[in-house]
Amino acid sequence: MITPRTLKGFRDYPPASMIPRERLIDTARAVYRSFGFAPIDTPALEYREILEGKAGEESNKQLYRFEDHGGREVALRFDLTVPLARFMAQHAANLGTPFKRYHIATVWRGENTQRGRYREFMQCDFDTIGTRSVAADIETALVIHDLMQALGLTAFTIHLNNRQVLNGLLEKIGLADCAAAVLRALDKLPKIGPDKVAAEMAATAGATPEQAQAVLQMAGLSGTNGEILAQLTPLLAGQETGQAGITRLREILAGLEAAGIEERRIRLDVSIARGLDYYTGVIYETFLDPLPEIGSVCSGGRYDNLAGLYTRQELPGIGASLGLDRLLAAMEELGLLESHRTTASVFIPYFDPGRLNDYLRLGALLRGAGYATEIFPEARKLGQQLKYADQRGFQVALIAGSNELDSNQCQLKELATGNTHTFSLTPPATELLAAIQKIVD
RNA sequence: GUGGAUGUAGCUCAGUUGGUUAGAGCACUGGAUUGUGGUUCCAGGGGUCGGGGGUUCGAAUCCCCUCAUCCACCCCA
Repeated sequence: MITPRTLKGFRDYPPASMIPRERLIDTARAVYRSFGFAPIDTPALEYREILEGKAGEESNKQLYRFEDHGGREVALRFDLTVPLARFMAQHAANLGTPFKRYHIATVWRGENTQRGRYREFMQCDFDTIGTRSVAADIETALVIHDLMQALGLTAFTIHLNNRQVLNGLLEKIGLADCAAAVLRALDKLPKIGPDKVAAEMAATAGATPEQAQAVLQMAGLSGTNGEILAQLTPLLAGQETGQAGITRLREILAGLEAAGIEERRIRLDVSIARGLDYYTGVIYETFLDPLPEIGSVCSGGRYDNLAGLYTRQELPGIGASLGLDRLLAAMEELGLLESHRTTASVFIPYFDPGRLNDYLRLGALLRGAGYATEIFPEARKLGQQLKYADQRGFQVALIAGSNELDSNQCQLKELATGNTHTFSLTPPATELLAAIQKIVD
């Protein structure tokens, strides 16, 4: 016998985990579409050179690579952004810009596992390609906001920052050359504290204590969004990039306010940097107020040149990605996941062996009226079947044996309470459907 | 990839300095109740002690290797 097992970092999803997972994906899809984003998909497997071009050393180590049967060097995609870049380089001419797409798909990374970190996981990206407009920056935050609300999350904060502001400061104090190392250190601020961040900046970027102090001072700005903007202006006096960044942030905050977003949902946070090198403008990270320690559940930002490796055409854009698995873990911890093990709400026990066709007719009637209905597959004792229905979280059972069917009736039982009433099955069975509607809502 | 911890029934865990046939609770299946679930009672199924090798008269227990999970680093979703 072969031992049944799954690879490290790869998982099975039984119904209890797949049902909430699909619900989350459905919600994301609906929100993306409500802003006019259109779906795309790309192959899981790409030519290795396509994926290796952008990624940088760390990502390349995590790439699943192999040679296919035709001797081609291939690799599994490790995110959805690089495939998007390749996709745009190939199709931008036909698609036209601006182009708004969403992409919900599985990606693979051969890195070490940890809670909420797997080797196969799903990303839910949305991006707006081909525009530098502040409108796209604002809309990205609106999508994140609506997504959180649609998921039933009531306490979240979208942190935003602008790489231009960070870069402006680094240029001003002479650290522009090692921006990536400085920002990587800065990203750890909430985790390891200012002293260690300064130490790391000195070690990896060669920052002097004065330089490190200047970065930390700016990152530590606090107050309302308006107050932080006001403090930023003198710090970047005479620094063109930085001033442009401040102006952009001001426009975004004004736009979000105009769109009706509550101020407490948006926090200007000069300390967030995001590790990824390709961000050049506004950056977003979304935290759940009761669970800040799990990190950002939806992050993204603006980039100047998405597909520079694959085409001469300059494609600026902005996008963000929902951390599906992280968010699921958080929602479970917050008790926001209903643990349904069924996708139907009406259960029809099959307990009179000679009446299968009646049950099939009944099922068709209910499905036709819009109620997902399951008929038990074999004629067993009624008690057993009700137990099955109860355990799986059905809301109502529609019970009918010869006694009822002979007089064209059925019993409707609300499983949570045990309340049972008898209804006529004579079409259009309005009273029965109304009673179901009342329970299922 | 580096460092540390853990691995006994589907789940949570007991298991004495190595010593008969490895236990409990919950879950599961059946019955009490052959047309009405969640409670109760009774009975039952289910374990190569993660896997492989070694030490020993004897290993769940000690040693080595391996696989997996968790934590930290790294990086990130």
